[in-house]
Amino acid sequence: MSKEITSRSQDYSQWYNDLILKGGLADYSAVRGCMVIKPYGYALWENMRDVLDKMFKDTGHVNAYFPLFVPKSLFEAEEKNAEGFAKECAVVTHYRLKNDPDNKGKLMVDPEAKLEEELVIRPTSEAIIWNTYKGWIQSYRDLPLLINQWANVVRWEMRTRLFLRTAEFLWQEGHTAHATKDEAVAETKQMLDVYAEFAETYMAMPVIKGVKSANERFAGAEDTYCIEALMQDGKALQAGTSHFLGQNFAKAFDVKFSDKENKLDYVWATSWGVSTRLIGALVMAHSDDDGLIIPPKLAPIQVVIVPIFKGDEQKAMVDEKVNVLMKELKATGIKVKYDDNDNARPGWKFAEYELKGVPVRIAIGARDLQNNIVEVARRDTKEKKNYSIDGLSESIVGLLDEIQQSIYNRAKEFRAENITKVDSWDGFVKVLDEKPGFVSAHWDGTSETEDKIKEMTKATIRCIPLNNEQEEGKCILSGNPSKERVLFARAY
RNA sequence: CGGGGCGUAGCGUAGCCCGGUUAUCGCGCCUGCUUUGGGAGCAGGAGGUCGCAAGUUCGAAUCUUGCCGCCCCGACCA
Repeated sequence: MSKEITSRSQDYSQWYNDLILKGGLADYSAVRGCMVIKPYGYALWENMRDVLDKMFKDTGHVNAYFPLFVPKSLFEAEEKNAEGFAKECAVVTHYRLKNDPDNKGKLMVDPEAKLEEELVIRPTSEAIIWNTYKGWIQSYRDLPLLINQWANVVRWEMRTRLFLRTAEFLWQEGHTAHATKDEAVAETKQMLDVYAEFAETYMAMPVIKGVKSANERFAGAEDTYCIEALMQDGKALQAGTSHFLGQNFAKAFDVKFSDKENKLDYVWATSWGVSTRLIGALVMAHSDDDGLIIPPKLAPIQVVIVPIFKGDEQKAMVDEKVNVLMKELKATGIKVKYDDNDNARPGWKFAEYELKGVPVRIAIGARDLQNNIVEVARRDTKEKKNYSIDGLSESIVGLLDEIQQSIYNRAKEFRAENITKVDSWDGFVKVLDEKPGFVSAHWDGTSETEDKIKEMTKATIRCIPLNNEQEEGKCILSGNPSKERVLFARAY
């Protein structure tokens, strides 16, 4: 957290973009608003995906895949959902190009190849999935239906930001169908817990579980649950959502089932998702001015070994020892890379792996071999220590755990320092302007008040925390009675 | 779509206000030697539609007009 907190968000944008570009996670692309995820960034995503996928399967879910295209008539079936996403849909209208007779060597859209019905490129898949579920669900014996898909979606946002908001992004979306409301609500909350555990245990990023106000609710949902994280510039970031959809989609797509008493009823639904936005969250939660800091549990490279040598003879000696160490480290499951690339000098490599956020760096040279030690540098604190070569792998396993814990604690302390209770309008405005983070305040529960607050301060209600302490109070804006505090913040 | 900034070699830039030889500098790249414990040194070398188009001018990177693109801020949003 060496980056000084500043109200000038432009500095932060620059900082953030540099971290991603120099860290080798992603690149700008030829398509406006889209990005290229580079191999290192994709490896990070794969690690996240693998962990999440296992968590989904452990909770009884299976993967499937549904089409990218949604016929417009299906898309518009659930009105609120359609309305909510209409402004940001990419639409396919034609299926063929042809040579442009007036412009040699150029192609044009063939007007004869106009689709009878436009295809919406999914901004989310509820429509196509529920249209499919209709054919899969007849009886209570078909329930619950617990399906997840890993996919790309397109939301044609006006302004984009690497990882945090791109026109196309990768995500997973779970879509479940249940016989009872209680079961669906339980599923919604269960998946929220899965996300929270992933964020805290793997991303080392503390999150607040809560429920969204009506204004911030997913279009078409009865309730939207979320995990909210705090970034180092003091802005909040929604890191994952889990929606209780009620019977809205079942009704829109006519998905009914017979229960044990042979009564016909609409099924109850949930949907939940996290995206490559999590990578943006990771970057903004932990990095410093020297580059990324990737938590060991998700790092594509957990340990990098840099050899230091003069001449082939020394190189051979170092190689020999490193080969042994590599075997030991790999045997404990550590993802280790030996960078003996001759083209880059050690100092270059040190800086490079710091930019990439590799948690632990080991430097080993002839001098160390004589003393039976290596130099171990940890990325999070930049602390360097000599470790004995004997039992090195055990030491490193311990160190990786310590780093994981340490960056989590650091982020948690930062958050604790930046949740401020406020009981007056003046105080609210002052804290928002002068102090980063969440503001905990009373709210009268109305959308009107929330809208006014947003208009005046740009702050929104991030969530109403689950298991919130009940406390009598007065709304900071309207003065009307309130039973609990909610969390406000400016957000990404 | 509004406001601001920018576009000169692979990257980052100077020059532009006040037009004038062969377009500046750094990084990177190539060759050679020396180096290697925190982004190496020396020597030599290659690399340019100055975003695009039109205009003004004897002459345009520089002035004028139009267009395109990118970044940042706002509206939108995960």
